[in-house]
Amino acid sequence: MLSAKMEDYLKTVYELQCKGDGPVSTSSIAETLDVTPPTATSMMEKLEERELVEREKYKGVTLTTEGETVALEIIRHHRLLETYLAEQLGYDWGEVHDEADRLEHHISEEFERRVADVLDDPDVDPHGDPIPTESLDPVEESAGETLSEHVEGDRVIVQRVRDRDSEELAYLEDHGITPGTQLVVEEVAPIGMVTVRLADDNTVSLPDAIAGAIRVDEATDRSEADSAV
Amino acid sequence: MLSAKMEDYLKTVYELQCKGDGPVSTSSIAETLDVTPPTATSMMEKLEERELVEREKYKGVTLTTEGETVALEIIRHHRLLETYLAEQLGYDWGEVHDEADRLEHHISEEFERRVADVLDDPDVDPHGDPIPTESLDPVEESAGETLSEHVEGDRVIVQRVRDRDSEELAYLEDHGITPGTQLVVEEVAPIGMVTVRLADDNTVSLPDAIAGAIRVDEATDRSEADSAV
DNA sequence: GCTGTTGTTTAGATGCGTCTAAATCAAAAG
DNA sequence: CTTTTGATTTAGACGCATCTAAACAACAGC
Repeated sequence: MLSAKMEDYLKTVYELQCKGDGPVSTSSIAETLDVTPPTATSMMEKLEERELVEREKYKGVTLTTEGETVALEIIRHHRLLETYLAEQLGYDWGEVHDEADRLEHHISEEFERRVADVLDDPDVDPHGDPIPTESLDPVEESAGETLSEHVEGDRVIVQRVRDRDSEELAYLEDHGITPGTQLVVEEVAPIGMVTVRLADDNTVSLPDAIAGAIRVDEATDRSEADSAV
Repeated sequence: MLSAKMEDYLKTVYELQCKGDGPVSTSSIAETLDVTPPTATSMMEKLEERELVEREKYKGVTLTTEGETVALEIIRHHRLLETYLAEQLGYDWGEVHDEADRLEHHISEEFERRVADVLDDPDVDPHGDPIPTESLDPVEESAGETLSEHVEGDRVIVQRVRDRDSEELAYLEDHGITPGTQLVVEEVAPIGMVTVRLADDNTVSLPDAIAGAIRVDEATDRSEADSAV
């Protein structure tokens, strides 16, 4: 049996692996999970013994197929839970993450199945992140470009908001920026800030750190439909 | 912060304390939680340090007020979860216990509140066990007599079924015995078995171990109403 | 091609929850 | 009142997840 901690490490390796390319460094894992590097090293040794990661000393780790499956299982739990909490229990957008982060390790297959049933097998969670299917096929995590890569005048639709901070998410929601929102890039300021205009003509300014967490697709020229909030 | 294990021990002490009277023995705790007696002893020492139990060496432990509050909090979580799983996620009667036993340690106050809201603050869980209120006032756990204390001809209404085994519970549900069911005691056999007759005139025989887990109230003479299943 | 910096791993310690084996207490039986 | 029996506690160990301090590898700069 796998401990909740092991699951956490596997999930983290998966996420870091999706972001960068090549093996995942000890320090990035340690930083993400808020532990010291030696702690991460020793956990990676354990996961290597169980053949959930491959490790090259002083280089980093990569998930094995089996390790990836475990990670996807946890991510499926996480995203299903987030969706359930938001849709069925009235949680706000920003509140779902922490609750899901704890519960994801403790629900049964039965629970997973029933939640997926009630939600009618959703494809994405409230942040717009794709939910792995029951068969746990790899999911492509990095579709689209981030908002901060765009230039003035670009017309885009928010796809995903990859942020965990619940205050920041609450702010975005308050200002009408959620998956599905249509935006026009108004200004890209040289001080590390992007200003966007919404369908209701209000503008919102976002520091690069936030804009970089917002993934968007280019909007089709016509600005009809699909700007639901 | 209290670990999930500590919460489990406190819940167990509470439940054993409700059953018997006087201090709770080390061995009864160990047996309930399926650990060895030394393990239970050492945990009781830790809980004593935290002033959650009072301990008299070689005698046993009693919950302090604070310990009881923690236990009631966990029991509230457990029974709310059981109710939620049954009512909102379509779990069968017998399936809810194990799931709730894991989740009870990992839900937030927020989650508890929202679940209670959705369920409209229920008084009892699917087994008929009372759910502690949000203010965690002690709850009287042992109302009514057990079915096995009754004699032939007694007319009773099932109040609570204090059993954890999911197969046994499924059997009872199949045969129409759930909280609220009205029964007539048909026969009390000297081999440790009780036979009861249901509203639909079917009879069911139950060994004493099961009958002793079924708590009942005497039915009012008229056999109308209240026999809903 | 050495050297110094940066990041990684080893070594050794801690607290938790658990175990087995041995010692000790308490209460029942003689 | 002593002895026996059964439960309880002490002693000592282990695996997990974590830490700090120290040793070590890799690579970039000179």
